[in-house]
Amino acid sequence: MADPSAPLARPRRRIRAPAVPHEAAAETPVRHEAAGAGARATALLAWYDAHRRRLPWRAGAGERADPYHVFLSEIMLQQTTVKAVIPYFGAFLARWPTVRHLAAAAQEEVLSQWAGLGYYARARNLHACAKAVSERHGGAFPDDEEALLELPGIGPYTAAAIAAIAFGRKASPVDGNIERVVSRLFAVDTPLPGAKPRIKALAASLVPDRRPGDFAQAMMDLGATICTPRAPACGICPLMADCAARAQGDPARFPVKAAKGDKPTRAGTAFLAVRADGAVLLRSRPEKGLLGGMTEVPSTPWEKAGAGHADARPHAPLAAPWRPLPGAVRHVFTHFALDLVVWRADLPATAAAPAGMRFVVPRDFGREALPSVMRKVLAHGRAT
DNA sequence: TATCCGTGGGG
DNA sequence: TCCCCAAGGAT
Repeated sequence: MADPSAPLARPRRRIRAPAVPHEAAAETPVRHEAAGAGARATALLAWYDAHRRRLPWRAGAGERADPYHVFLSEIMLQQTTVKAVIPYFGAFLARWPTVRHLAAAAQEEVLSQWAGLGYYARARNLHACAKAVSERHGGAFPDDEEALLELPGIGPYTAAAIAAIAFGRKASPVDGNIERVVSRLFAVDTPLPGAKPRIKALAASLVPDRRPGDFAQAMMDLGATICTPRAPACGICPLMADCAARAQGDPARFPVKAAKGDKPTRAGTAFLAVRADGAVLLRSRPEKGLLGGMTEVPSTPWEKAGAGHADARPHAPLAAPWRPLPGAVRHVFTHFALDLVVWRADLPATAAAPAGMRFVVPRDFGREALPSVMRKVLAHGRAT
């Protein structure tokens, strides 16, 4: 595999580009009156005002966004693309218009509404947080970072984002976008994650007193649309004149990252019991851990592939004429790949579910918290 | 500090 | 196909 940090032709000691000599760079899209954080912020905010993306959770120019909307969107956007979030955000807001409505929901409802979006601990924490805000804060989100940080599911990034965007606090959220923008702006050579503290400090040094929320969103928009991971569009970047990475000639080299480990494969057998009326045997996973609290088709444990596979039969949820289906379901999680063989058994409509399990007809799948891997299993067994 | 935790899209 | 990665948090 290619090593992005291959040997360099020349040493790269503090090329911290000078950022702007005296005169303004008249060629650039925006004017740079002087070097320094203030000028960068001014340039970026001007760009933001001209190119601001319209997103469902974003307030109009000059307005302040609803804290609940900011909260809901920020949780959903953790490690998740804007495109994936938009329909979920709308559905949640339609179903639970305020944090109090969300707090009053049952966790299973929240999980099933979240199904497909991934990282399901977020959904459990979202619900827990809504309850905490309703019970401990009278239904109003606290307006400072420190108090926000106390709430479940809200970490350093999200606390700073809500404080800045919803409450106009001078906070400095640092997400993957901002990490990339800052690492390029200052040509940070230290590999991630070790460079995080330095990048956070540099990011904080850029935040202006005025419009800190817009500034944070501008930095993220810049990272999402111009200062992209590959092939950044430096030619139209409002910060081009100040960018050390661009001055070096290879901005895409940043952020430098430590080499990654390799991803193991696990394997298992899923037992798809289908009744004559179409109902499928399902159960809920334990509250914590992988796919915590989500619905699943009963299966063997998912063991590391390679070592001799144990016999699946003893793990079957009930005695039935099980037959293996051809092929397998492959699903790749963040830190391992999973190969699931599916065994199917067709049962009479009168078959009863074992303790702790339930038969669910496909019409009711929408009420189940079915993660993608289980939707694949159902589709593979044509049980949908 | 390092792991664990999903999913879908892009190159 | 494969790898990267996207508005991270909890432990």
